[in-house]
Amino acid sequence: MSGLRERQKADRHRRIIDAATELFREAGYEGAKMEAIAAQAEVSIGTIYNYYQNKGDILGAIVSMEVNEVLNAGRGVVGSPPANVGDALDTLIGIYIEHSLNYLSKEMWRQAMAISTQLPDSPFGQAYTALDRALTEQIRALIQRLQEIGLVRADIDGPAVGELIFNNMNMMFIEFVKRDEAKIPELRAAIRRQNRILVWAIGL
Amino acid sequence: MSGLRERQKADRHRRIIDAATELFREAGYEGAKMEAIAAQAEVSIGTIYNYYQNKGDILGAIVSMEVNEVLNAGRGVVGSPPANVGDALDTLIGIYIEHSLNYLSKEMWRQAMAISTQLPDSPFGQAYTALDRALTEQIRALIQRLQEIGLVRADIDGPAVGELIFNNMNMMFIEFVKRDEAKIPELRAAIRRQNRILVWAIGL
DNA sequence: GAGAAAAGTTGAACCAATTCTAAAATTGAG
DNA sequence: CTCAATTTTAGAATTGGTTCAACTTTTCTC
Repeated sequence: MSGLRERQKADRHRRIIDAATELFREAGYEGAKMEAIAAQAEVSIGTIYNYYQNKGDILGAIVSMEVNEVLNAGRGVVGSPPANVGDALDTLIGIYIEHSLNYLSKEMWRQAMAISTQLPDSPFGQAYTALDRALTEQIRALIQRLQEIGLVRADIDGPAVGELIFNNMNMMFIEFVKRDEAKIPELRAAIRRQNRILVWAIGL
Repeated sequence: MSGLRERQKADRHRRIIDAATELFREAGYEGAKMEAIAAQAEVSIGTIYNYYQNKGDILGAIVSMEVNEVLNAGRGVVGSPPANVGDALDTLIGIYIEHSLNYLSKEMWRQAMAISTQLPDSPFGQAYTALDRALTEQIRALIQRLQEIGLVRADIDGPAVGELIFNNMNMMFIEFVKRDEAKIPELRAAIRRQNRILVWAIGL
């Protein structure tokens, strides 16, 4: 293993992702022509299609990195959550939202979301659904943790509440990336307001 | 007014929409080539672009009809809602969901949603956002009505709860159209389960 | 280390949406 | 009725993502 070919392969993967990331941010997803990505990555167009099924999958690879980082950051909160329900939720959601524009511009998010609904069975479509599910699971895990600690009533339907919170947050995030002028603090405040009723209902 | 030209214009609009609706359902959005739509509508490609900015806007016109019908149907429920909170919500949401596949196949919904996130500033993108807002308003109106009747506590944040319920339903609907094998009864049951906690929290 | 097989690369050709252009049809004014 | 303005039409040209058949490079075998 790890012969020349392996190394070249890994190197080309990296070059393509790097080139695409830069061009997507500079020129936007549509503005970044495959030809330009190929040129920047010093690779032919055909080669890109050997590594990714289509343009969307390149974006998909970038999105996956971003979301996995977010999931990782979230683990800390689930492990030792703030000592009241509202803050715990707000902290986890805050991590998701604050990290979200690290690598991806709003325009890239829009494209990624669009592709994932347009082609739910493509590699990226499936990966995106899996990432959504992972985020939902993390919120559910937080709620379960809060139940164990005794901050959340044991008799509520934790999984359903977790979905409810994730779905609402996700939809709010979609609206957020659709409007370039929307700001993160307003988004967080709106979600906090929506969650308030739930926090009140499930807290002890 | 209403000269030959006016009538021809209206007629062409209708022919284009009819042709597109049929072909979108038969061949899918991507499968329906502009050439085929033009031929079926007995119109040239150039003419279609004279009436709609792009292929997505044709789909947009169809979606608008569907959602407006749904909004209309919803008015009845808001006007005289069932006599308990859970049923009231379930009835309104049921109307939305049951009507949703009247004209539009799941594939058409996927495309419509994708386009609306991809191009939020296009005519269709803005129209779609407005439709979402109208649906949110209708749910809020229902909650307000229930507050007036005395079925929902007067001291809860009605608008926030309305958004929460709409956003969750919408996200569930998005997941529903992404999976061809997903069934309406399961969707409704899942949403009912998620709403249960809210119904319990806001009811008297 | 030579030759064959396997794996990967290349870019020209293809396809469908969109744009553009010039000709034809329709209308309203005089 | 006739002419100028406006709209519609047809279809050729453009564009950019994707495919594919021929070529290279790497690896394996002896």
